[in-house]
Amino acid sequence: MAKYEKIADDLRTRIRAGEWAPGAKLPSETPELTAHYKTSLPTIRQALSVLAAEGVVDKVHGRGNFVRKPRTVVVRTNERHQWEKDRARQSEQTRLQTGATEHDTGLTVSDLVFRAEFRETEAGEDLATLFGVPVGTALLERTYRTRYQEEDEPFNIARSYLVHDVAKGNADLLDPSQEPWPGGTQNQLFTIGIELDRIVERITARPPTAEEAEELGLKPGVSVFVLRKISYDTSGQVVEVSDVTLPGDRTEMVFTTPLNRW
Amino acid sequence: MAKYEKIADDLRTRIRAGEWAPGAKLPSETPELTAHYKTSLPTIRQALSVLAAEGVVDKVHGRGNFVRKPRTVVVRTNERHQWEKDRARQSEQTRLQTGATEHDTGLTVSDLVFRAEFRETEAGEDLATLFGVPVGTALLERTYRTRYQEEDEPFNIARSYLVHDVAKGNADLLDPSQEPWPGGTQNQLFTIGIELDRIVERITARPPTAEEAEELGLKPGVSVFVLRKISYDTSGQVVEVSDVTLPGDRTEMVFTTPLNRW
DNA sequence: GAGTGGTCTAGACCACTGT
DNA sequence: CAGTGGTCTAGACCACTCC
Repeated sequence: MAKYEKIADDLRTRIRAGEWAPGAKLPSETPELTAHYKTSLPTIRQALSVLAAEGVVDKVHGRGNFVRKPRTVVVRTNERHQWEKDRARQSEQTRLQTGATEHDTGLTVSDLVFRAEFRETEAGEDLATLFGVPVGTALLERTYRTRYQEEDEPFNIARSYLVHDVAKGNADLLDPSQEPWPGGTQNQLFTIGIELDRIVERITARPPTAEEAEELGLKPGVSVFVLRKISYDTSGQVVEVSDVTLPGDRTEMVFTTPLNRW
Repeated sequence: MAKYEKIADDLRTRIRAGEWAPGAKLPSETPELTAHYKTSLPTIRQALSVLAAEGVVDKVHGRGNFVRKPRTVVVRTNERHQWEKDRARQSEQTRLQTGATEHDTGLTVSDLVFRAEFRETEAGEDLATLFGVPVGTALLERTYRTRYQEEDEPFNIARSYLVHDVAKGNADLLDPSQEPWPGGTQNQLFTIGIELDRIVERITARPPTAEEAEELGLKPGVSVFVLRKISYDTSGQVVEVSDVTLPGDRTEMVFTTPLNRW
């Protein structure tokens, strides 16, 4: 076993044993750790980079290395979909009160900041197949970023696609200044006569790309969930496709599967 | 921007542009890349380590650096639960044919190898609360590893917990040599008079711990799904808790949420 | 044995943070 | 300004893969 691995193992063990509390500063790379482990600086740094990649340690330039604190997580359930459907036909007053994200997180609307960007695009192979339309069909692409009021970086990025010809059934749907829309996508679809039958979510997990790390403000040692949500109407037609990126260190997803009785 | 970041960006762009196909070998660190970017070896290696952490590049000792190929993924659906419930009361002959993993993956039983380890343990705070039993209650802990016949490392590790007093209602349930059990856990519960009402899965994503990377044979730049599956019987009681670790680069999870009609 | 990546050293200099 | 981490160099030697 390499020296840097031994050092990483030793530090990991000591951290787990509670020698340093979460948030506490580790000894400095130079001169403390190099002296303690009787080795050169690059070797110490290599050991620490292993722990940073595991999410055990936060490296902070100019301040030191710290034991990473667990992040407060945002729970995202699949019950939000039925909940949103039930609200879709309610009065605007009711719909205004809470959105699906607030429903999941228990936060109030004022804690969160949304930003929406709309543009028209053409269906590629992938989306054309899903929607069952020819490649090149006009789509409405809507990008949403949600963040906490007191933070700089969004904690989720969602890109939603609708067939443009369908969406234009209600001119307000093409207008980003109408966002955030009270009642969410299911109410929007309701205004153009669409009822959802089911929602399918496909989830993968991987390290963020350079762009995602940048945009979500992710440190090394954080994974992302990549979620594709596909909404089907009551005729089995795909009516909305949404790609959502969520930081793994602050998201917990909960799926409840009810079973038929014997 | 640091020199190694520029090099990483440049290589990432060239890889995305298809300059090297998936699986192709990149130029050697020395002397090719050091000469091309007119820099020292450690700087080149730092750039490559960034790409390895993103999962873009595979570093292979003694052979070279390669463009990482997408892994063939194993799909895991939540429909497996209803499927397994429907089978739980079928004849052994029927149950023998296929298990839930084969149902999801489309593989046959003979492609997969299972290993089961059983032991008795005591409920900690966490599990005691879930099961609604006192801390220290005897639990049956069952660890399962599933792997492809032709591979060395398992692609999933599952640790299942049952209350020992409940499980001993059928002595066969305490015997690891009965595994793999035709019809899975839901049939096992059926033999002791338990019917499931719903299954709740809580999912997080993060980089693997050192132990997980070791046990699942994960390369740097792979995330894991950590899934806690909680099974409730028809009286609302928790009857099984299962913690599953799945490699993010070869697992896709699919959850279908049916919605009630208006 | 040739080619290639992995580890490690010793030290210089830069950049960021807080007093 | 002192303390601390970030980048980079030049080179030595080891370990793995494949012919």
